[in-house]
Parts: sequence; C-alpha cells; structure tokens
Amino acid sequence: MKSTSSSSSPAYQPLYRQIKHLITESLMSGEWRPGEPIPSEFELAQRYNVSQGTVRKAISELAHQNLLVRHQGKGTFVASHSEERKNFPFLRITPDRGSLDAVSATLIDFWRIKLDADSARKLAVAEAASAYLIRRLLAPAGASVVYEEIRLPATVFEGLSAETVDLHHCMLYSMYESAFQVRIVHVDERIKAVAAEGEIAARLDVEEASAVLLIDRVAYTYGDKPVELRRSYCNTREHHYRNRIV
Amino acid sequence: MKSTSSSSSPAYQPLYRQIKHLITESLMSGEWRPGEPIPSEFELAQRYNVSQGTVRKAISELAHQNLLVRHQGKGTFVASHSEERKNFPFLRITPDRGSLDAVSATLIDFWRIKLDADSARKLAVAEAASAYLIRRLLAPAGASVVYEEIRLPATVFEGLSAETVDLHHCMLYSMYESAFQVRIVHVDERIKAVAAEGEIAARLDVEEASAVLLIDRVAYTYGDKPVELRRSYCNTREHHYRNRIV
DNA sequence: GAGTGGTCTAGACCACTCA
DNA sequence: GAGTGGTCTAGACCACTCA
Repeated sequence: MKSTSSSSSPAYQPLYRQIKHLITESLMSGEWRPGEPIPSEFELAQRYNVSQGTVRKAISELAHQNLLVRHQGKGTFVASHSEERKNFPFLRITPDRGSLDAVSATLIDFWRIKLDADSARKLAVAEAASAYLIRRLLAPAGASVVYEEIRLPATVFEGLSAETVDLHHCMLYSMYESAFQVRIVHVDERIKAVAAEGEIAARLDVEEASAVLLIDRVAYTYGDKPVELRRSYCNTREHHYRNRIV
Repeated sequence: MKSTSSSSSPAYQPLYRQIKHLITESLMSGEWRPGEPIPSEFELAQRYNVSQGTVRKAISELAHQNLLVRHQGKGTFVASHSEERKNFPFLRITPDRGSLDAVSATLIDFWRIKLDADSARKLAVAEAASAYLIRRLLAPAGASVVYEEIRLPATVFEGLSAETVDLHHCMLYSMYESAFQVRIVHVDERIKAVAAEGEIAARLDVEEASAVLLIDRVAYTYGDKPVELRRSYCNTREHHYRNRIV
C-alpha cells in the first residue's frame, strides 16, 4: 500500500487511518467476530503491505475506542460484551453504598410494534417501520430500581423472541452480539429528572409524583449506526448514576 | 536515562511512563503553566536523554488525558480551561433544543466556613478545616436552570474573594488556573433525581416538590488531588444532562 | 526557510503466554 | 522455544506555522 501523501487530496488520510478503516470493515463484515482473535500484527502488516508499526498505530486507536482488546503474549481480540461481565461499562447505575453484584431482570412484556415518528427518526428508519418493544425491570439485590422500555428495529433484530430476551436478562448487549452479530460500540444519553406517574411509579414502588431519573439512550453499532432506543426510569433513592469526565 | 528493564523490579515502568511522570511533575510544580508551550519534543528528548519517539509516546498519553494540547507546526501546550471556552467539557447541561451559548452566572452569597465531616473527607482535609462556600445561579438564555453550592478548601484557595468569583462568573475553572495555579483535570459525578424543596425550588422557579436533577461533583487536580466540591440542582424541564459512553 | 509536530520504516530487544 | 504484543531507537520525510 502506498501513502497517498498529496497535500491537494481533498480527504487526505494517513496510512494508519486507512489501515484502521480496513480493519473496521472486517469487523463490520463479521470476518472477525466478537471474542475472536484477529491476525497478528505481523500478519496484518504483510496483508496490507505496511510496516508493523503502522498496523500497531491503527490497532492502538481501535483498542482505545474499545473495539479491540490487546493481550500481551496472546494476541489481539475483537471486543465483546460477554467478556466485560465484570465492568459493565454501559451500566452506570450504582448503589450509594457497596457495589453492584447480582442484577436480576424481569421481562414485563414483549411486543411487535410500528415505530412512532420520533423513534423512527432516532433509529434512522422509515416512519412506522416494524420494531420490537421490550419492557422490563432491573432489580439489583432484590429491589426494583430501573424500569425500561427498549425499541429494536425489526430489520436488524428479525426473529427476536421473548424467550431469547428473557434468557439473557441483564446481558442484552452480549445477546445482540451472539444472536444478531450486532456489537454496541457507544451510546448517547440524555438525562432528566421527572415525576414518576401511574405505571412507572407502581413498577418502581415509589409514591405517585416522586422524583425519578429518566435516561434516554440511543445505542450505536459500527459506523455510528443507531440500533437500539432505550428509555430507563430509575429510582435513585438508594442508587445513583456515576460519571467521570476528563 | 537508562531503562530499568528488570523483570524482578517491583514497580517496573517503561521509559515513556517515567518520562510522562517527569513531565507531570513539571506541570504540578508550575514550571510550565496552563496555556504556555512546553519545550519541543527534540529538546525534551535531549533533556531526558531518550529518543524523540519515547518523548512522543509520553506526550501522546498526556494529550489523551487532556493535560497537554498539541498543535502541529506550533508546539505542545499545557491544557487550559480558558482556551476551552467553546467546548466546556465539564458543563454537561444542554438545552433540549438548540445549543448553549451565553450562560450568565449570578453570585448569591459567599462565605468562609468550617467544613462538615463528609465534605472534609471528600476533600481529604481535616474535619472542620476552613473553606469557602459559593452559592450561585446559572442562567443560560435568561432562565434560572442551575443552582449550585461550591466548597473550596482555604488551604488551596487562600485569599479568594466574592469579587474574584463574581468577575469570572461561569469560567470558574479558568479562574482557578490563573489566580491559584490549580488546573482541574477530571471530575467524578453522582447524579440523582430529587424533590426540590424550599429555597432550591424558589431559586429554580419550580413548584415545591418538583423533580430536579442533583449532581454531586468532586473535582481533581494533578495527582488525583480533590480540590473542589460542587452540588448542583438542575431544572431539567427544558434542559438535560448529556453523556456519551464508549 | 527554519522549526514544530505527524507519519512511516526497519530493526533490536523485552515481557508475557502457552505448549 | 516459538509466537504474541510492548518498548525503544535512529533516521527519513511530510504537513503545518510563522517570519
């Protein structure tokens, strides 16, 4: 591969970014699947006809974005939610005291629906497109803390069943990978405080009009493609949302 | 500098991390101040007697942590909040529609206090240590959206006055740098939904017992030293807290 | 044109894993 | 011991800034 180092090029990209893009394409195509090793740096250098250092730089950026995981002496692996059981990077709700251990999830119901205009827009699909709606409760240490509604476009998750959802309870993102080859790579959230009303108050076992946390999430897979909408209501009496900003 | 590449060393650190530590020490000591350039990679390589590549790797990590900012062709600079006017990485409250432009801050009052036990513990100072308490309102586009109480240990911010706080309104972190040589490098937050009561409801112009967002922040300077406590109450009727998780 | 950071290479050697 | 990623070097050249 030759570096296209022309300063007049409208979209000049250094070599390592071109390599990064090629690796990402292989991840998207499923050539290497979550949890599996990718070829060694030496092999990739040969394949792309660049130096090992250039491959390293591409892999470093992908590892930084949590798309790849490197293990010295073993190899480089495609990041997988099933191997992140311990950290739960996308679950920010934490007990005020102690730590989060066993989280039990209870499926409330499961529907095939037509998306409303707003949801369709956020998922970048046609209005009234078909989708699955999951409603469920998360209960760390027994108490109902989170009630959530999850919308999944049918084009991506065709064939999803209540049984599949129920089986994987709190490990949904790991199920997306294994059953649908959909890896969630980042999420955007909007957080508000709202008054719990009706069913939500009942589900969270709080008084009508109590203050609860509302988290509106859009989850994206490779290539910034939105594939999940999630609205969570959280009882923050004994839990909080933790965040670190650097 | 020689690499101490002994596998039996209890705390083996690669060369570039040792360099990173030396650079951090210079930042802490104030040898290079926020906004100022640090020596070029070539000069630092000579100073530490390592290759330019090793210095680059150390600087890259520091740039990634937002402690340094690199500008191709110009040099490497100590990160400064006053040069981040545009992004406000630590201000996560955003209007639901449109973007945040002018934020006006109104000082409510300013006190010299003795820290309660909990605050003293979070700031890692002795109980009843002296501190400043700032209470103020933030009003993007006129409406009062955030009421906050800020606690600053007197040992670090000795001589702070209401006038200084008032002058710098919403750019407090930039004032910490210029007036006290304290650069905030990261913050930890705990977020809850609570009912607004009494003064808080009045200040935010919401009904008693309305749901508001509570953000408890600890802000740290170099070396993970806590130097600010901030409790913010936010009216999220037309604003939200935005977050991206990768 | 001089000086800065940014990319890329080739090669040496270290640290770790696994058979 | 073979294979992996991790570190470090020296050197070439590119891209950008500023006088």
